[in-house]
Amino acid sequence: MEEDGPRLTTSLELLRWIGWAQMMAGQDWVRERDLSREQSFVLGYLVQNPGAIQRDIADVSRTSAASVSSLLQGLERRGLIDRRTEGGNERSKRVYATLEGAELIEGFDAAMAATEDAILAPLSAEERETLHELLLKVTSVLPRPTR
Amino acid sequence: MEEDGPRLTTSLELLRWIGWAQMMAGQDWVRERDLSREQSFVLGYLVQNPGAIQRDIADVSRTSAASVSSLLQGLERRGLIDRRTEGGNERSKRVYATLEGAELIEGFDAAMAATEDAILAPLSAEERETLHELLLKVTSVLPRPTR
DNA sequence: ATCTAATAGTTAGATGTCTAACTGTCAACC
DNA sequence: GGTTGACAGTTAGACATCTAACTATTAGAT
Repeated sequence: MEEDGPRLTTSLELLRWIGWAQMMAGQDWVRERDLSREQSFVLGYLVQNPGAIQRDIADVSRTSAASVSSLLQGLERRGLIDRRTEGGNERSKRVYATLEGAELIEGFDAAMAATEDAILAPLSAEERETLHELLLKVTSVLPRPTR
Repeated sequence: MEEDGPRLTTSLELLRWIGWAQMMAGQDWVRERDLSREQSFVLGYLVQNPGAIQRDIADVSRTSAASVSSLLQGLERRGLIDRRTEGGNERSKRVYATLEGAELIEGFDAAMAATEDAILAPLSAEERETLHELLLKVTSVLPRPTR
């Protein structure tokens, strides 16, 4: 049931394939809400980390403070976030998702879970278990995602 | 070695995690070449599919003909692609990556393969084989990526 | 206390991407 | 062969993002 020659499709490609399917599904989801990928990432991060300062947001989104500033202006204009200085520190701004912002992004994780459940549909329970263990091994040495 | 309760980290999340790591690695790579994600996708597609018309490019990139038009203008200005009408059809334009464009995107697949090899490092040969079979099952029912 | 360097954030201008409205070309049908 | 509708692509204008240069605040050194 196996071959010795080079594979026609490597695991690497299959992983990218799955990632691609997830990415495309996510893209549809955020576009329906008039959010860019970056905006939805930041909004989700703010729900998980209320009161984060812009510097941190820039770090976890792997971008610059200037880009975060512009991005937050867009979200603030739509009333999806609040910014205020707190605790006597005048140069840091604490950023919060508003109720409206939190509700807008709310279904994101659920939508992704549904997508991924559909993706795993061809596997039996035992196979899913095996896959899970292998993935755990792989991710154990991977830098953690920031949300 | 197993639990019955809900998982702390689902396979779904692990898959997304791996996809995230790949995406971030790709992001670094394209940014070093002053390409956007969309541009690098299209440029890579053109290397694989020389002479594609803009309508097809729009379809596979899941965007509009207008966006493709703008995007190609940017690539053309940098001399990374050529556009010309061929075969007596005046309304379709055949698009080709130039030598320079092909060279710019050339290392992309290799860079991704290197990243993903690093990702799979924690697995033994047998484990990789098992993972590969499971991933094949999963992807067998997934819409194929367009490059 | 004052100077300096690091830090947090903003603004200006360039480029990229998107939507809506447009031009030009082809094909089908009478 | 002329009209109509579908099709391929572009343009204009709005918004998002990025880089570089900037302002303002804080912390540390002396």
